[in-house]
Amino acid sequence: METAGEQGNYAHDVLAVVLRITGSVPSVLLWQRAREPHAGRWALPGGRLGPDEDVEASVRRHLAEKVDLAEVAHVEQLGVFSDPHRGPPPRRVATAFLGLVPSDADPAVPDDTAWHPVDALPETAFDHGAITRDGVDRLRAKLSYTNIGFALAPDAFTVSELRDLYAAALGHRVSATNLHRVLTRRGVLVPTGETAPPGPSGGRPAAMYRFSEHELRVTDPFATLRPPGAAV
Amino acid sequence: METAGEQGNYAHDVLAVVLRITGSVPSVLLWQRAREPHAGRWALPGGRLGPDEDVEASVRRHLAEKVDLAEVAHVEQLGVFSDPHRGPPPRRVATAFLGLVPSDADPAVPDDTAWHPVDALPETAFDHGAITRDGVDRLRAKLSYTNIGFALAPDAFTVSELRDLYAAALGHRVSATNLHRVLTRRGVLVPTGETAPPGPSGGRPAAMYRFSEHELRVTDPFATLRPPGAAV
DNA sequence: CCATGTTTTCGACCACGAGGCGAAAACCAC
DNA sequence: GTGGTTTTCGCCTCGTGGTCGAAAACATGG
Repeated sequence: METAGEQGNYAHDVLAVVLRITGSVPSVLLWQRAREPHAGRWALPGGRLGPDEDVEASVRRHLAEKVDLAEVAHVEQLGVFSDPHRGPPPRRVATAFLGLVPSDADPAVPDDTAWHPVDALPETAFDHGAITRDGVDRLRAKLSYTNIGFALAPDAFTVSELRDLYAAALGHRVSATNLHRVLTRRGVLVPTGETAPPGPSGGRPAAMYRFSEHELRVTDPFATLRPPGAAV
Repeated sequence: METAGEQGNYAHDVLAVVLRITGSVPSVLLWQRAREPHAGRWALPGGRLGPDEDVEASVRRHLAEKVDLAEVAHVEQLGVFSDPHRGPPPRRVATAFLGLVPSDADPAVPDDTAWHPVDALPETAFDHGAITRDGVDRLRAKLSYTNIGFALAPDAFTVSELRDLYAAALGHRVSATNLHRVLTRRGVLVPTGETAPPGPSGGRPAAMYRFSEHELRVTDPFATLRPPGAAV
């Protein structure tokens, strides 16, 4: 009853919600299907899980066919989508990932592939629209209590630029004062010493910053109910 | 290249890390394998994903073979485990879930199944030890910023009893004063009006409480970087 | 019945993180 | 220099949570 290639085996796909913010607009990377099913609709990058890779390696491999992997600054698992009717037969199970590309990167993409603002998605294939919304929600939540902004921002940036990135991703205005204070107090933001020249209308030159780490880190004190005597 | 039953299809399993706290000790539900591979080792409940169910329905179905599903107060997805060498061939991909059973429930279990303290796991099958640790970590994290305690506690309880549950799950002492204030201020704890009789050595009778909701809810203000003018 | 011990509950205090606001700093253009 | 612009920083307030100790409400023993 455990022989391969029999009832109870399913194709396993990996999918990536790759997000990027340009000009205060968050966009997702989609490609347009040429063949049925759902020809003409837009789908998330991804593909079949291979025999010698885990799902994360697989999603990176498939992603490399659409964008330069070096431009994807962060990848994390979103979850499994397994509704038996999420697509036409034969049944497919998919593991979805979230990928983030810094705003200054502009990777070349194939002809069938393009960035689409997440607030104005085209007609999407299968359940890829819902998966995209899950990815956006995940990003929004993690901006608050992790340093995940490193994956959206250029290597060096001003507080105002970072404020615009956060505001676009969160969907509401963000105070530069507060953002600067919160992130520096957490130690995730460090000044480079450089300053950016002011715009054409003048203004004080902005100090440049960079993220102290480029690995995801959770802000500890988001955990309330700490052990006694914990030095916060 | 998309024909069924071919290279690229894998058996998909669902697994459940079912946790329960009794006598200040968190335990996980495991069953002892009778057959190879890994005969004699202890495994998480679960089984094959069926053709007409999604992974959550599947894990509930398989769980029903080990415990009374009515006793499982909460189920959520943990993630996908897909290392090609996580078990002997043929390859299997698994979606893991976290399940929680209230401390006053004592569901009947089959002969091959038993609760094991998570701090003293027996020899586990495949990667089930690591998955169990992931489940425990998830519970610990969510205790802080959600009302997930509803799934660990009896329907009505005193603050001291709840304190002991939290302390056991978190692995450190918890102040009853603080726990009471935090949870009531969040509105997740409401008094029933009843009081529990004091113990044999006397003491003020404790007020009984219950969780206001039995659905998972995230505590809003754990999200820092709020929108401007947000009434917290 | 009163003194003592035990457990729960509640208020007071403090520290800290974060939002709001306005002043000061540092630039441009005229 | 003067006015306009943008950034930065200090100060204030508020809410949350940790700590502590007193008060409440019971039991037991003399």
